[in-house]
Amino acid sequence: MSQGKEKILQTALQEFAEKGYDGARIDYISKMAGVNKALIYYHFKSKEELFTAVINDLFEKAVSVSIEPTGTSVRENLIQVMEHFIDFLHYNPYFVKIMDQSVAQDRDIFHQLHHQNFFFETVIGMYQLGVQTGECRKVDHPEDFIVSLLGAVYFYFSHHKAIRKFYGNISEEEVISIRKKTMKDMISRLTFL
Amino acid sequence: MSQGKEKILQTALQEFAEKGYDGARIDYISKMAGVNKALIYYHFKSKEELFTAVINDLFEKAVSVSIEPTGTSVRENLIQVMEHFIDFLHYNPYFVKIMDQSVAQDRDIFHQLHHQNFFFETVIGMYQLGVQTGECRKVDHPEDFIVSLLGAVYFYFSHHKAIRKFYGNISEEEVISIRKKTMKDMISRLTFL
DNA sequence: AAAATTAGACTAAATGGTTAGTTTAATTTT
DNA sequence: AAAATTAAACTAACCATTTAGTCTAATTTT
Repeated sequence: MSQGKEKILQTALQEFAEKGYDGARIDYISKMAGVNKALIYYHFKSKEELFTAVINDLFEKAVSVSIEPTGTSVRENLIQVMEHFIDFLHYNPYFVKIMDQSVAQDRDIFHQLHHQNFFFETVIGMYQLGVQTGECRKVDHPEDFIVSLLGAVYFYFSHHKAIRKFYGNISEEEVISIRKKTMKDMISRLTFL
Repeated sequence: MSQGKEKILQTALQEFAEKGYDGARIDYISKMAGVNKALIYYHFKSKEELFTAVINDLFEKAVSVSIEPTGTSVRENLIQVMEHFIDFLHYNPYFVKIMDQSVAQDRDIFHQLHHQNFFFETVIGMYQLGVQTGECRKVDHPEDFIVSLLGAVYFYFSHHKAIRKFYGNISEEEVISIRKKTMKDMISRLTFL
């Protein structure tokens, strides 16, 4: 990939994440990327196509953060997945922002949905396995249980600006560590028989 | 309030919720509201002011859903608050959408933040009271615990479109009832000593 | 090896549609 | 009478997209 194209994608990710599709400006992207506006249209045939390219690029990287837990029990695996999820959201703020923008505006990002579904289904399946083996407490609606847990993780990141103040003046790393501990604790308590 | 103004606010809420600030079109609002565009500028001096008015209007209604729990224990009160929160989000989909749009785009809605903070602080305080009276389990970071619970509630609504499929072909009322049960269960298990 | 050609990366400037916001004068509602 | 509302034309700015061309390094032809 040419240097210009790479820079464009990188800058466009930022712009789309911060301003949303409608708020994003091609002019601004070209200026920030230090390339001519026409170069964007040389590489991508429209704003929409640029957006799609940005998303695909982003999810390609996201997929590489695989969910192959290595624990010796379902409970441990669930905890591991949540911790990975927390780390991923922590290190990829643009991911969260793009997701928020897309969700808010019903933009269907086929790729996103595909991977998203896979992720949800995997985690739900993981828990159901634990119930089958008798390791985890049986719940009436595993899907609702997992949605709740994932929501508990996600919310902090998506509403970061509004929520952060409640944690006081500590470093972000400390908050992340607290978040992990809380989630671990919750999962333990909620899955034991 | 004049009938036209009311209709404008109502229609603008929909438009802003669905399209976001940048995506929303004044022409479209006037057309949908069945009023002349000039009337919008007669009542509001700019798009920005219209948006602010919409938000204020929305939060005024939101506040009226007070959080004055009537249970006989902190645990019961927490459960009640969460159930009210679930109902509120269920019956006010535009609220969720506007919040999502605003969060995604760092639009500072002073009023929103004010009420939001109050809500968070109230619930956190509620739990801390339970710890003090020895009724609830002591946790290292009550704020993180409450954020997790609120996130668990909120997520379903904000990501409704992506998540709903995992619940199968049941009515929305049934899902809401399942959600309430799951949250009640979670709160019970997590707060007991 | 020199000359001709190509292909890809890139640019400056124009085009044209869209959209927030205005204006004015008239009409209707309270 | 005052407040609310309409109609329709207008403008100024913004912004996605196009056009027509340059530059450069590699490849092919002579």
